[in-house]
Amino acid sequence: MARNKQPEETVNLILDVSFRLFMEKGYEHTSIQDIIDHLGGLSKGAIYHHFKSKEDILVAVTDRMTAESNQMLAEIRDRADLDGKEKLKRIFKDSINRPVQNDIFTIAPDFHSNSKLLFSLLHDTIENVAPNYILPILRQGIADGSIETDYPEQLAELILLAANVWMNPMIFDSSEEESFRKFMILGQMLKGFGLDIMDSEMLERLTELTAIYRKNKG
Amino acid sequence: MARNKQPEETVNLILDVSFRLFMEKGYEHTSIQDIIDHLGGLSKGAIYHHFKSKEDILVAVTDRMTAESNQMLAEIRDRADLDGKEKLKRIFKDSINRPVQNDIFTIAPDFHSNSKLLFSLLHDTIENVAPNYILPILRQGIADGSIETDYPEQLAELILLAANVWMNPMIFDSSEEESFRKFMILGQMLKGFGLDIMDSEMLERLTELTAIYRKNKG
DNA sequence: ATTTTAATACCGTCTGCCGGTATGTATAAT
DNA sequence: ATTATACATACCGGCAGACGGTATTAAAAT
Repeated sequence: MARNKQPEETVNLILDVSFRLFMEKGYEHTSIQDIIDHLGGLSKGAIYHHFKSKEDILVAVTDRMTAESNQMLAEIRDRADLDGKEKLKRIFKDSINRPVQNDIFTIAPDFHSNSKLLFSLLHDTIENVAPNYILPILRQGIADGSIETDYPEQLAELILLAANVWMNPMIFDSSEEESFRKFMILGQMLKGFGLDIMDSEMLERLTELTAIYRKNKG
Repeated sequence: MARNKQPEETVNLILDVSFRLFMEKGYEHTSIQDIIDHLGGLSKGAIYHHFKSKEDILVAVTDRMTAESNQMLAEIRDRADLDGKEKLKRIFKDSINRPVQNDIFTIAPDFHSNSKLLFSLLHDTIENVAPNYILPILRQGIADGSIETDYPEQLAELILLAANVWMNPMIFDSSEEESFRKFMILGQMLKGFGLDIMDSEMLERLTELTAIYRKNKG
């Protein structure tokens, strides 16, 4: 294939194709050759020019996946017009309403054959999202009196684990009914920490999402 | 190697060796040849006679890992002398005190290079342990009045996720201090669900375990 | 008790694929 | 014109698994 004046386009093409294949077949079951075959003429040399290993592609793919979400988190975190508790509530609402969620759900990725991708996301949640986005908000909440806890670092982790991992229908299958119940338990848990931030609007959107995902899977 | 009259011994040998190697080097970085080299004369044919794939060995290994733990859970679940809340407390205590824990920690398995094993355990926790062991206890607790919740299935999952996964230093690195704080948050969460079952004895043992694990990790 | 039959335990080689590398070549940038 | 970059191509060692074969045991038949 002819050399591209904007090599970024080639990088993006590789990432697009890889993302799709990783989602459809799982990282481990996607070979470099598979990726090449969907690249429209590009060769192995192109891939290994832009990425140093297959794992490196995975990292880039997950980074791109989380980038948009992190952007949203940063914006809310840095707002000056909300107290800690309100920010948390906003985050829950926005996470659920992000349109990209629909796109991902449409692909209906199979995390069960994708342990590496899952683990990579899990790790990012604990090592990056919790300390850099949720923790500052909890700290603010402690300072402004809207949140009360002695161990905000750990609370941040636990909340994310429950909300982002446990409630994620891509990771753990859930019927609408089960999603609803998880939501109730999560709400109860948050209330136990003084965080009364769930409302019925969120619940509605959540069950809707679960339905979409299940339809696409079926 | 000579044919074994008790083929079970051969199977166990393969599982012993595989378990050790999976823990030391990770599943993905352990080759069939590695396993053969530690089998003391047995060959590739032997392995593929008893197991249909490398993944099949992994499943058998994890089954054996969880079998002992499940045995303990079943015994406590079926006791007639404890109410629901007391059973839960017993489970926490015993999980932490199981001597096998020390052994596993001594090997210091690296789950970071072992996403497949981790995911397999995660799945087992939600699909097997939660519904078959914790749920019946919660139900009993609801019946005898020692536990109160409308959604015991989901509560079982959430408790296990927090206690077995999040608190597991093999999965998420924790300093002694962090372990302590996780323990406090977990205790607070359980209290929020009316489950006041943590005590200082458990905390001591937990920090001890974390120290052992960290020492072995170097 | 001996032979026959069949099932099982195990051996060792071979194959195709896979991730990764080395090297070559054409084109864009300077 | 020179250099740096974007690719292409040929190749490598290692890998999981398949497979044909052999030796041992157990069961059935004689």
